[in-house]
Amino acid sequence: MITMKEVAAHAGVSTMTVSNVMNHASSVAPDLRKRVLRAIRVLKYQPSAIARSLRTKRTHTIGMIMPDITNPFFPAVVRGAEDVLNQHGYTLIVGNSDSDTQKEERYYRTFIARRVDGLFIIASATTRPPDYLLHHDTSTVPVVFIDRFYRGVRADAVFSDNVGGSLRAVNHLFDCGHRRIGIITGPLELENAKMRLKGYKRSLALHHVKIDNQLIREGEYHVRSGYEQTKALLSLKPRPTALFVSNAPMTYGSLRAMRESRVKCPEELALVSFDDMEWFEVSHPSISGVAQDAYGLGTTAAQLLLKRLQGLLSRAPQHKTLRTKLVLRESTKWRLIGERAA
Amino acid sequence: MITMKEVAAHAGVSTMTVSNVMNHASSVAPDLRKRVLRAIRVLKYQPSAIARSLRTKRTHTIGMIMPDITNPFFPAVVRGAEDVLNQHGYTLIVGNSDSDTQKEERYYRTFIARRVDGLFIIASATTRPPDYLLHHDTSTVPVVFIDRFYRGVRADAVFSDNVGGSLRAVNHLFDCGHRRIGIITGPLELENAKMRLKGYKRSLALHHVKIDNQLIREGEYHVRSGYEQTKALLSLKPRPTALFVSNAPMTYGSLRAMRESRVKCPEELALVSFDDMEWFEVSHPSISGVAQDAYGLGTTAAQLLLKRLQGLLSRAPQHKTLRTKLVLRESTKWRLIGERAA
DNA sequence: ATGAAAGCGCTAACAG
DNA sequence: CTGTTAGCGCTTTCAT
Repeated sequence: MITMKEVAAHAGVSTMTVSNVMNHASSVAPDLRKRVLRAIRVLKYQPSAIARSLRTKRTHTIGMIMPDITNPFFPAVVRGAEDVLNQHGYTLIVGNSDSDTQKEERYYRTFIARRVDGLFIIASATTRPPDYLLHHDTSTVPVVFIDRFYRGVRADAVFSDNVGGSLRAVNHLFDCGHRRIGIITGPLELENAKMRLKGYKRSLALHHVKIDNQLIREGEYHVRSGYEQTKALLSLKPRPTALFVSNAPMTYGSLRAMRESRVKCPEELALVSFDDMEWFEVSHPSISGVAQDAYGLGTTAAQLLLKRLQGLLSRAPQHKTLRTKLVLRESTKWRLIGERAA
Repeated sequence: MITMKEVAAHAGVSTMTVSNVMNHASSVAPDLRKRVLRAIRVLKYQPSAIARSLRTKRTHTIGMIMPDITNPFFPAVVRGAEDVLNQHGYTLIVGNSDSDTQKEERYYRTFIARRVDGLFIIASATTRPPDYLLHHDTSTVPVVFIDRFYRGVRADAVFSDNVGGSLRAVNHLFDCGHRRIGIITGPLELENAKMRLKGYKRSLALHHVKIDNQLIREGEYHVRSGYEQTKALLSLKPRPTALFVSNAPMTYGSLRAMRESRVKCPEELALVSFDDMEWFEVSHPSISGVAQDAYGLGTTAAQLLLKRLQGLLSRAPQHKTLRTKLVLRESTKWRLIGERAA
């Protein structure tokens, strides 16, 4: 690879002049500038961000650790963050942890080794902060959590309104006349899973319905557990008449279970999901869902981080919460008026 | 941040000894090793990959440029590549180009500046290689194309069997008794879009059906064009009785158009899609699709690149093609036997 | 406006 | 087995 020194030699100037031309820093005489630019073109010079970073101690790179790149929710977050960062000359690099704390830590170390200027860590993982995070010094490398929270770890964070979204979803099931409502939660060690359960419980309280622990099934945010927990709920007697599922992949599993058991939705079991995916619209029946603003989570997190990097924020951690939107479709349609009155 | 020098001072050794401990390179006396490890722990030393790379000229980082991170097909490719690369001590960094040649080039430059050891470039973009690729020196930074091809650019590449997959999909429509079959293609400047059209045409030829250009509609691989081109096909008289759609997002658009026009699938218009998504299974009707081995594309590409990096490959570019699988569902079910005979 | 010297944090090459 | 020296490709600092 061509180095700056070679460019300088070719143009008959010092490396500093080349550097100045490239960085539009101090002004350079027009003729020299022209010679330098020609040399760059002729030699196909590609500056080394590595050498530059070693010297400047900034990489203009931000790392993001996400739990599951194949869950379409996360790529949308990436897009949001990327769009904002790119506009400000930053590059986003993404690592996929598979919700595995080991892998997560590996990416953390890789990113720190590569001296990222900042870090996003999305959701998943456990309630207790992993060791590596406890030892992390936020003032050296700022972190923004996305839909993730640890009590005791001081860091900026962006959330979806998990409690509010779930509350409204379950309220809607009550509005449809249901009283026996099941929930498939996420892993309850996760903060967002807890919050979604909290919304469910709050709605029950609001409607003076006692909590029935049989109706609360803990899943793992994966297709299979949606399938299994739905089967379990269907084997109860009396069965629930409605179901709140805490994320989209589990909803997919739930639908398969219902189909396999020949349970009609929404007639025999109404369903509303946290998350809202494109395929909810073409599913049979189409699925009601709590839409999160995934892209917005990304942009908001990025803006927060950029401000933090520019030192525009006070030392206190910033928390932001984004609204969700309940999208109604066939899976929560009608319930016999007669029963509703009952 | 702590440097190696500080660790060395703390442990009372030279930086070389620290370096040797970290890299398990030349052996170090047990007591020194212990002291060094303690210093590393106490000081929370995090080695700088930046400085290391500057010296060694290797970053153990591979870049990937993909056209659309929100199309679930691509994340699966990422996973495949990532899994193989991680096992070999490499990190994958991903850039999302939005199928925009400008953005693509920006990522290319960023990756080269960061001195990635190799590069994956996935699909999309145009038939003519962009300038930056023509000037690229593959022997400095090897490139593996994924489902992308430029005549005249010598580089390793991995493909799905686009022609074969499409051929079998359309053959199946013939088997169901259809003879008037429409296709929504991708942008025909793209190689894979061309190949899918080629499979369609080959199937028609095989069944002695003349090509009707009205039935060939060029889309853009996005939801909207699937919607619009389906509407256009539905306005033809006589209408086609079956439709081959060249990717999943367009299939989504197509379904919406059919639903809106109250056209029953498969009774009035059968449908088979290139690609196979999870939601095809829960859609109403469920959708037949040509499943690509996205994960396999990723792993295969990664293995190819690793071999190339290790110098295990001859100079000639390697090309690999992966099989596709036709998955049959409701959207291509039955056609009146009477008509079939006709 | 331009350049010379020094150094970012690490490791290759060589000495001891 | 351990340490010294030099230098990777840039930019900061300070002369000129």
